[in-house]
Amino acid sequence: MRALYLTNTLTRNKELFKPIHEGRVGMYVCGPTVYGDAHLGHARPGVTYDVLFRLLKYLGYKVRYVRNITDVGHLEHDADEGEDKIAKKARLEQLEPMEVVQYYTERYHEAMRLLNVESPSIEPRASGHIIEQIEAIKKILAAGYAYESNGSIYFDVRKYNRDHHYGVLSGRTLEATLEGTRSLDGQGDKHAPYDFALWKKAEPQHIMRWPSPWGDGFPGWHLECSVMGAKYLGEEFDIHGGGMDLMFPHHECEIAQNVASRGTQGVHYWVHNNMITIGGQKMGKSLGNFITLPQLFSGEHKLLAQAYTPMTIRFFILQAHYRGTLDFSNEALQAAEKGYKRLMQAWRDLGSIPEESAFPGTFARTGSRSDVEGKALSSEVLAIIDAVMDALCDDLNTPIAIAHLFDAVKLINGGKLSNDDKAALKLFFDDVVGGVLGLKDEEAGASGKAEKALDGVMGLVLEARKKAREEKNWAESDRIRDTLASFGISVKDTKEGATWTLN
RNA sequence: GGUGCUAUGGCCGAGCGGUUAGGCACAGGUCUGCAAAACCUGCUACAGCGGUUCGAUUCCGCUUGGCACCUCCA
Repeated sequence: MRALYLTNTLTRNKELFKPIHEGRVGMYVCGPTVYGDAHLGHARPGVTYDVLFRLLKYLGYKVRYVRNITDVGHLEHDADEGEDKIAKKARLEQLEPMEVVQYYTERYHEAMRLLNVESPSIEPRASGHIIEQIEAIKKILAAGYAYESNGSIYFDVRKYNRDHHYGVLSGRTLEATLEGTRSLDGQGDKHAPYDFALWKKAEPQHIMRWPSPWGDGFPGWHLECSVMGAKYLGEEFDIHGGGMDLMFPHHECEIAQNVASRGTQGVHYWVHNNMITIGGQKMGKSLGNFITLPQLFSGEHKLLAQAYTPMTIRFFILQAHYRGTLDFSNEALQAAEKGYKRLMQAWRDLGSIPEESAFPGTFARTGSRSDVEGKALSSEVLAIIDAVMDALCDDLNTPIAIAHLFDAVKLINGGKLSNDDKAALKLFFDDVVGGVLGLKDEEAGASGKAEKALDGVMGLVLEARKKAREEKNWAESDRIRDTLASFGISVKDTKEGATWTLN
């Protein structure tokens, strides 16, 4: 099995990945809070951890990937009455909270589906794990790291920090945290400003509420991930991913809760993706500078020069390393669109290789080349395959992997590859471009009824044009081409004959 | 104020102590009835100032700028 390296936020180092159980990986990623449409920023973790999920599977691991849906809502800073985001939105739109949740969950799923993000193995909801969360609170109380105050339960950070280090992940000290904590907070029932809620008492007007030993209320927003991660992956598991903005306090609190309730930090590798920026600034709800995914796909936003396809977005994200910020601009998206199309065209051109050249299995996943023995592959092709795999296994370096894939594109377009080389690249593209990077050819041929019909019609049209060209009737030939172009079909004349694509 | 990250050619974006990243754009050429595509060629940058070194864009320090988190946020 190829060695995989991941940057572990816990140590700030690139580490060799070693799963707890040989051959198996447990991975948890913080999913969306479903009170609004997913925006471009949400696509980043969606795609990043999808690639990690796919890569792990490709390398031969059995992976259980858990990505939660936050449907209980987070405490809202400016809502003194403790109303949470989902409830507030519900009130606003005169809907039941779960109606809002249902609506946006489906919208989220649809956006992920379009981005070709695979479904996680388990997608648990916070609202379905209230009982488990209450049990966890009981344990933390029993361990003495929490206190009850006016019907709410808070985590006692100071006490915890005496026995453990609150700040292992974010690299903070309690003093630093204290200095930074805004004093204008309505501290309310908390003993200290840095304490965080495990259970929050529901005021009468609060419509999302559950019974508990401490009265009606709802769980604090850090608890769900601690609880659901442990429930489905065990008290210790391999990988926990999420956005960098969640590192503190969310993930820090998770660790504290894990240690307080079960004596272990629980997570071996913390992986954090960076933000997508717009004009150098983080794209986010609070700044109101975000573009939702449906808007990107339709082009309906004042900042968008055009619509961008889901695969353009995916390619755009993959062209940057996940730990760096990625800046949005129409120019960058347009460049990504062109690059993506060129890569797809080369992949498509590989499609017509002879069947007998097919290779067995997924040969690139192993460190050795045993699977390709007996085939005379050129050193260039072998070098590319190795370089792409090395890049992917080096902390998911997708931009480098793509750079090497473009080397392959050059070879493919050069037209000098042997059949074995082509067959190897075809399999490799299927496995890695399609399987791991999760790119799919949006123009790829006839699948539906309408497409099949169009394919047939285009065959007739191009035949007529071919005849005109043979008669050197350029006027007719160009008329056909221009007419097709006017409704979005481009025709290209190649040595093998004319091809067409939908724009 | 605290903590951390970052500064790359027209744009996006990798990387490394000494060698062409890649994509897009641009210019010239080949091919083609034309166009498109493809191919070839050109465009060679690493904020500023010091230091370490035979040699730094890459390491260290300072300066300046940018960003993130510290409050819900992917």
